[in-house]
Amino acid sequence: MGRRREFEETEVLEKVKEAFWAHGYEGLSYPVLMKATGLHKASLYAAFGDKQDLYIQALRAYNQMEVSGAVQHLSDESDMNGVDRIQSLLTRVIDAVAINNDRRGCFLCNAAIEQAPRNFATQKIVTAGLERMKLGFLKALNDDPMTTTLSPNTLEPMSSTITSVYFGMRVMAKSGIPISMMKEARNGLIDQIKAMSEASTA
Amino acid sequence: MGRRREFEETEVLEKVKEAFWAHGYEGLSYPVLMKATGLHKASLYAAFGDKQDLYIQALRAYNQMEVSGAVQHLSDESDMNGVDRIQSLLTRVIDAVAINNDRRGCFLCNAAIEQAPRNFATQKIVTAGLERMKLGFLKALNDDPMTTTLSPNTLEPMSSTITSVYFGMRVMAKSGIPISMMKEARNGLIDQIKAMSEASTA
DNA sequence: TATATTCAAGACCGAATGGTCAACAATTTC
DNA sequence: GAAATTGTTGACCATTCGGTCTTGAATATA
Repeated sequence: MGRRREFEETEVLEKVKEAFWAHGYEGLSYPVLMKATGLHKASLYAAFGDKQDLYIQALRAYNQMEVSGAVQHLSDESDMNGVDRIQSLLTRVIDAVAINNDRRGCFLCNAAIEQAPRNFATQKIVTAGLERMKLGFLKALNDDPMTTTLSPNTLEPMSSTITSVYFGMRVMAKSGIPISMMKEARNGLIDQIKAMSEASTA
Repeated sequence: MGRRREFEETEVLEKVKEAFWAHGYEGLSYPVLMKATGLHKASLYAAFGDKQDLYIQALRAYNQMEVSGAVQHLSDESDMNGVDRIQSLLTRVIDAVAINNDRRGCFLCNAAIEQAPRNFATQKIVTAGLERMKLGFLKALNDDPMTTTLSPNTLEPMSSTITSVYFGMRVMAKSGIPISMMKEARNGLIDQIKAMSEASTA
């Protein structure tokens, strides 16, 4: 039945994801995209559709890889307590900048600002990702012996606040702010969570 | 000495600011920009330089208008206590979406993601704006009788955390997330601040 | 091996991009 | 009022954009 593809869709999509993540939607042109994937744009078009389609699929790949990874980290009870998992996730974000000088930030967050307001499919993926992150934080809080005693009326807003801090730190990462401020944001949040649980036990 | 300008620089820059704020850097083309300002692009070029220069000046205008406004709100001791000022600032952000359906977010935040990584002048303005916001929050905390008793070692990280929540909420605003999550993020933060001060007095 | 079918990619497309320029209009100064 | 100087703007520029198409290579099936 004719010639076979010389590439694997998932592998290429991975590279596309990296490219959009680093350059944004409008910032990524086909010449760059072709170099990143090693494919001709006509091949990309045949396999994935137009640039918008490609972006959506890349964002979905990010959602499945990175966001799921973060949520999984927050849910993994084997090593750390819930709050410690939250802390270590934020530390990951800081280290991405501090150690690897990775200022790509969060693809979801970038998409929220660049594309969500003018593309409904993007908006849906982004809001779903945000929601998943929040549920991840909530799960971590529910798991931790320190915070599990707090009422749902407390934990629910708390998980939203943590989500907000998380995305705020992702913005900071791109802004070029000193690392110290990101560390402060993390430490302040953790202290506040601890204060909340102490206040309830008192 | 020849003909005079038919426009006021500051007025035009105001309109340019609105346009970049709403459309982003790459998303704003000269045709749109000309319509928004009522000026020909050659006139814009003569008065402000190229598109990059124009963007920088628009961002500076935002910094002077909006960011200063927010900082001033945080510093104004006449009506509310510091923490209440923080709360009302966050409420403003929520209302911009909830009431006016304003999903432009924060120009500073948009610039952080769109332009800061690839334009040093932008990066400087953005980081300076973030820093100013943080100092505004810190001032509000220092003013409030409830939180002023906390040590600087507590208030410093706390103000960074608040800044992070603030920018996180700005991302949420653009993402199209339900308003309820933004309100939760605000309420959770305020509760946490209160818990911190209660914990210290105990 | 012949044929059908799919893939790959250079060449090409119209449209839009940011930026420039030349001609004209408006006002100042002398 | 004349001359000099500046602002305005339609026309123009090369470049790049996303997207398409045609040609030839590759490989399946028969």
